[in-house]
Amino acid sequence: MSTHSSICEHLHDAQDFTPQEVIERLNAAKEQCRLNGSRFTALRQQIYQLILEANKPIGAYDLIAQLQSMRLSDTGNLDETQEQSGKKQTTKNVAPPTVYRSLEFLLSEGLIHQLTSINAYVPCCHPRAQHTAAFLICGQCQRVQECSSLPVQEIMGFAEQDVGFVVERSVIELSGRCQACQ
Amino acid sequence: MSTHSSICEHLHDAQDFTPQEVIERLNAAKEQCRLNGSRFTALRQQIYQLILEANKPIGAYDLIAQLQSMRLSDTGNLDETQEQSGKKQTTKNVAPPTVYRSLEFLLSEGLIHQLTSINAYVPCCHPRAQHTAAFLICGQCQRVQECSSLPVQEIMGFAEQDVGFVVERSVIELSGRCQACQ
DNA sequence: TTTTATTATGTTATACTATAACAATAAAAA
DNA sequence: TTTTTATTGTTATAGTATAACATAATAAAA
Repeated sequence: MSTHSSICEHLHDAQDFTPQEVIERLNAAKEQCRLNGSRFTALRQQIYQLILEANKPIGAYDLIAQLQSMRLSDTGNLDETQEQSGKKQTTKNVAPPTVYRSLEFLLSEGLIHQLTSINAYVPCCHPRAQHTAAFLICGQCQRVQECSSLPVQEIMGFAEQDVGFVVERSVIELSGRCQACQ
Repeated sequence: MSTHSSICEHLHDAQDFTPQEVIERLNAAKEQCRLNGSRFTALRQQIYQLILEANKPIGAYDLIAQLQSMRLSDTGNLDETQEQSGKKQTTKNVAPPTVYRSLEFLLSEGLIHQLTSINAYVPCCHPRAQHTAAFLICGQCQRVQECSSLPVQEIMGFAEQDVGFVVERSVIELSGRCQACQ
């Protein structure tokens, strides 16, 4: 057996938020931003909500598509071009920078994590603190577990103490099959 | 102090091979491929050599550019178009799949590692065994250290034993400043 | 050896991910 | 209000990677 049984409290699913929990997260994020003087704009909130509700890692271009369709269905506010040509286009397209900038903001606030190895994003399990974490990514059910405890600290400690390497950014992502999927 | 002092023997620079060492690596690779029945073709050897000689992580499109110029200077075998137009083009361009397929081969042979977080490739320090490893990537001097010892095993052990997660692929990359660059 | 099958490479096109640069807008500060 | 700052929109493009099919080279079988 392993010596890490006690740290399972630091292991969390990065999805399956209930509607109620989503609301709580959004409110907590709003409050956090208010406290540190940053602006939790409508766009940022929308994107954070999409990530919370995705229940799996979601990519930037998926977010773009979803935002797009939200804006379409929102008002039915289509321009002349559409009426004339019949094409499903509005005057307001969502371009990549729009989403990437909000992602950057959410990352800087510690509200989400980036999964570099699969180019996708998940909510942070402990938005209160900005921490390094490891991620277990199941290729079957798409679920992600976030682990911010011992094993990660050990690797960081090894780098900093044994090698004298100052870590600025860490990417620790293990892909495979979760217990439920075996 | 840390408890990992003894594992510095498992920490290696992923670069600074002397010309002699490059030759040795190439020969070892050739022998390894011969033994397991795979083909160490001229293209694969060229690409492996470029990675060995790069002395820093090298990207796929850098490899393409270098291969391109190698083929240009090789024979001076330019086609009519160039003579007529004066453009520096040959009939043989190096397209991405050419390089990506060889990279895939070298990865499968365990001869190189992919650094997912920076989209680049480095030689493997211990080509004899296919292993998971962590990488310390210095943003200043571009040097990469490969670590295949305790801390990595602990994280893997945690995933597999405590969480029941079967790891198929691992990305463990720490970016920052190496000791020499502080 | 010649034929056949397999593997590797060439080639074209395109998908996917991300950012630069500048314009317009909205919010906060003076 | 005016000025300043921060955010978002917009266009264009850079950077990374793969699909699909054609050709060539090597290995295996006849």
